[in-house]
Amino acid sequence: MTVRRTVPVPGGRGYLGPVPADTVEGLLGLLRERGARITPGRRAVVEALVHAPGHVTAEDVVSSVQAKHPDVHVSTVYRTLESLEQAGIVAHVHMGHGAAVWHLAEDDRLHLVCDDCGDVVHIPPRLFDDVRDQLLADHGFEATLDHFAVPGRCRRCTNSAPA
Amino acid sequence: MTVRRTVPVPGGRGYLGPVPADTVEGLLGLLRERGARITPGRRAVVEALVHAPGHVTAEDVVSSVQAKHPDVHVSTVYRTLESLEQAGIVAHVHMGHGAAVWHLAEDDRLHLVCDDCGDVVHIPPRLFDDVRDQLLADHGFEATLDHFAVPGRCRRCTNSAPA
DNA sequence: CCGTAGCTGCGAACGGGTCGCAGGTACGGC
DNA sequence: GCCGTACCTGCGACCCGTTCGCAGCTACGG
Repeated sequence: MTVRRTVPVPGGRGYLGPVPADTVEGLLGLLRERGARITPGRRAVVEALVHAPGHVTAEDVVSSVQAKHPDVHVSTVYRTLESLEQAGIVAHVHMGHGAAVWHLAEDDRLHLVCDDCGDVVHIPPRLFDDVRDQLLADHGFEATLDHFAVPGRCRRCTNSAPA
Repeated sequence: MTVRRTVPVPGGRGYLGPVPADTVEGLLGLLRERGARITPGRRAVVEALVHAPGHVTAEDVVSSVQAKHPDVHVSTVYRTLESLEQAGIVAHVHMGHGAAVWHLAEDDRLHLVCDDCGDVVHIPPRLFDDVRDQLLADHGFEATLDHFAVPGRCRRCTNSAPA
């Protein structure tokens, strides 16, 4: 029986271990440390994410993976993303009514999405620190404010067609 | 007929006319003012929402409507909710990965949803006013902060199983 | 009381994701 | 090295919440 090494990942989301955490091998190392097996499919998914231009949907990952490994199945990609998320390596954000987007966990920022033009603006998460503190103080609630994008109207759309 | 307490929302998002905006007839009046027709199905949907205990999913509305009007179809309920939303009478909030929940537009508050126990805490929207102002000032972005619930961990769950 | 635009029921289809299963394979143990 | 097995995979069916196209019905201004 394999002894499953339940090595706790130190830190949390932003953990940068001794291995470079932004290379395919580094990230796979983190996964391996958690007792997971490294398969060609998983490697391909991690490669796709590392080389992706920012956020990608699961479908983007699928097609990017299948470009080189046509027999990696959709469900494998979903399952791999889930494992990677549990390991704190990637995270997903809901941008609105459509599909979620995935990004490397270290890539920590909030998203403003324009309802009109769909444009995405990145902002530093610390803009919401006061609110988070207040929610904690007033309601004992540990808020996760980066899991949903903030919808609204960007400057350009507001100017071009004032409400 | 249950009469909900009217909190007059001056300058708020929803247009509140001279008609009492919290009764079935009042709300239907608002809809009629926008050129829409009042049908038994629509009346039933509005009734369901007025009598609903807070937020309800579209499915809740469907079954509550069908209890009295069994031949009102799901798609009619969805279409009615859409019309009501366009008229500023109701609004929907995404609580997480599941179905959206609907509420009367005047019923304006933010939602904290515990990832562990699913509990919902209501907070006044003005808690986010500073952030909204800052987003507008710094990025020209008019944020809509009440369209997604804020996920996180409630006090009870944090205490009973500290991270 | 009539004409018609706007609603409706219906059922099929959608997008995004999940699941159960049987077979394949990475990797610790020896 | 090779073996055993727990973990991972391909596959396809399925799920949920929601949307759509269509033909027929009906609210309501005239």
